Amino acid sequence: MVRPPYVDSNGLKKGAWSDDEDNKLRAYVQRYGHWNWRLLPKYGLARCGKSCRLRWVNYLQPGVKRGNFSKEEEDLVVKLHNKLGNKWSAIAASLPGRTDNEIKNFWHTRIERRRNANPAHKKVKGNTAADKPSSKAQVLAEDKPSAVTLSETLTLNESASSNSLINLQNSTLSLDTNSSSGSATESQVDFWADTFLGSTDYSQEGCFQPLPEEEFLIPSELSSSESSYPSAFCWSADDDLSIMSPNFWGGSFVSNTSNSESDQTSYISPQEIGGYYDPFFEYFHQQLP
DNA sequence: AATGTTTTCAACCGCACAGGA
DNA sequence: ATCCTGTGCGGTTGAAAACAT
Repeated sequence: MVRPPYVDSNGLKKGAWSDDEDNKLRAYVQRYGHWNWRLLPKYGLARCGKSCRLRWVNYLQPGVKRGNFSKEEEDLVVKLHNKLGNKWSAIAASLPGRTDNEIKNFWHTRIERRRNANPAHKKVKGNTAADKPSSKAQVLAEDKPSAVTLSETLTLNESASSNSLINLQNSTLSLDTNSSSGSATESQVDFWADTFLGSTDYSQEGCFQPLPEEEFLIPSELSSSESSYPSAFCWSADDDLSIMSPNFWGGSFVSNTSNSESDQTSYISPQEIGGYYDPFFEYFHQQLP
């Protein structure tokens, strides 16, 4: 159900992603984090940064849920949409594992369709969040979601509404942890903030398995300034320890990085790789099929 | 079985915003 | 203050899958 792959006028590939591209993207993100999508083309992945980000966020990211929405999730989407309007990313923040794109699709293909099919729940023009102005300028001008009664939307699913699992409190929504069908801890997880750190659970089926940490060791001969390693990078034992830290590769390069070749204390970062030897880059290519 | 129609959802596009130069 | 670049968001598209005739 996706566009067939093609190459645009800039030589960037578009359309459906291949397994090889997915592997490259996974490897890149796990190696360097996701702080600069535009560097991907340097890694043999001829995709624009936006495309890479979208693919990662909506599909490859560990923990992304796929499949049908549960009753609880559906109710939560409805409630949040009533409250927030088409703020899909904000809605997604309250549904662990669901992406804004998926929720948006879910809303348009299921909820709206069901409403339209059932005259009893037909929208009153201008009275639902879905009828809100689409442009951000208009949204800002009005600055509040239009109201819709709870009963109007919840009667979409009588059983769900009578056994509501949703708590609304100060804009923070969560699934009722006493629910027999809901997950007790799921709602407590800050999915989007917890995604790329060392604590990420990669054990789920289908998730990319990180390579063993020992594979990431800088070869000792490259730690010497006499080696072919660029003299700008004078690796120390501390550097090796830092780079082996569980959070390093999964985290960002906000600190301890520099664009400056003369910065003797800089770690390797994707910014600095162009034209230089990058053992990780070499390893990365060796591992790919 | 063949054909037409509808549904689904991954991916694209344009815009707005933030931050740095 | 202005421009540039990168990122994130929401709306839309379009082809495959599912369903109906």
